[in-house]
Amino acid sequence: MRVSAKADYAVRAAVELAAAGEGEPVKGERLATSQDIPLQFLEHILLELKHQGLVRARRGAKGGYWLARPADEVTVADVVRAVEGPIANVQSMPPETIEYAGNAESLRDVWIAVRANIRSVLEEVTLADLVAKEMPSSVEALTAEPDSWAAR
Amino acid sequence: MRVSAKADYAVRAAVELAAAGEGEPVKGERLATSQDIPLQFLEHILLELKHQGLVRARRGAKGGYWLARPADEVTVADVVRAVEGPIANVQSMPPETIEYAGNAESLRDVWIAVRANIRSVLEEVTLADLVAKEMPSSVEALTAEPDSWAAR
DNA sequence: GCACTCTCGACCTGAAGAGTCGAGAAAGTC
DNA sequence: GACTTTCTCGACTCTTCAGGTCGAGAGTGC
Repeated sequence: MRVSAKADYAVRAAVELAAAGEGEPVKGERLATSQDIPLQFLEHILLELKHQGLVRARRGAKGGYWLARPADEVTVADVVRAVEGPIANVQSMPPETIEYAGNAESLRDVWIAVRANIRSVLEEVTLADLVAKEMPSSVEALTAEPDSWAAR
Repeated sequence: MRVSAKADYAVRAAVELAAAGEGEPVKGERLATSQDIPLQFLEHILLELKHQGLVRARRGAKGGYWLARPADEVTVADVVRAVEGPIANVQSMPPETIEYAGNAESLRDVWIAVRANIRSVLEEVTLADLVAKEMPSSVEALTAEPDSWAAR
């Protein structure tokens, strides 16, 4: 139930690329400094994003990275999945494949519901939303609840 | 974004205790075999649950474990928190304490929304619900969606 | 006293998370 | 064509943690 540094970095870098828009490619170093991410580590992450087809890159002078798709067609879920694989696992297995014995049978439904609820946020929010700082209304409704901000 | 073996085991053991009801204490070994959990590992988990006040225990013949509270007053969230600590962290920090720079500012709201949505499931379902195999309607609605079952 | 069962610290092993390093390959510039 | 810039990518480190095992001890009931 935790978001890794890698996933966090990946989304932040992707948002930065989204903000840069269509113009010139953005250099790795600029991404690293503007989001305060270790450069070498970030390069690995960007490479993964490239391999997953989310990002494109060019080397050399005038080189850099840019988004492969328009920012409003890339969701946070896409970015997280690109670097972390499936978004919600139990014991490294997708919840729908797990068989529980006897009394615990319904536990699977709980994990399924949790996963569905995580998806409903991450698959709704796009990089464009983040740049614009305007969340979809379903997400906005959640952050508007004061209770959501309480540590627990 | 993954549930550890420990958390999974803890919930399953707790459900088993809930199913056993008020009568005699349940032995560790019986919990281990009925839910197929390594006994020694399970004992550590039960100890943690005891330290968190969720479970009580007695040693010796006729010894065993039982729930400290009625099964309908213990939620899955309670059990998970007892063994894993806070339920949704980013880079090991609670999301509300994170400061993002510039373009990524709104990312915090996304993590907050995700956490709220996870809670809304785990804090609703009680051990009694699991034993009865009847989920609260809000959770039932989620598992009823075929899309929730799709691997992704 | 004895069998039973929880208590709990010590230990182990492998994998994963979070980086770092350094050589190389493509792209542009002069 | 040399040179610089910037991505590419495998190899390596270092620490932590997940997941589990062992064994001695301490409380309980008979």
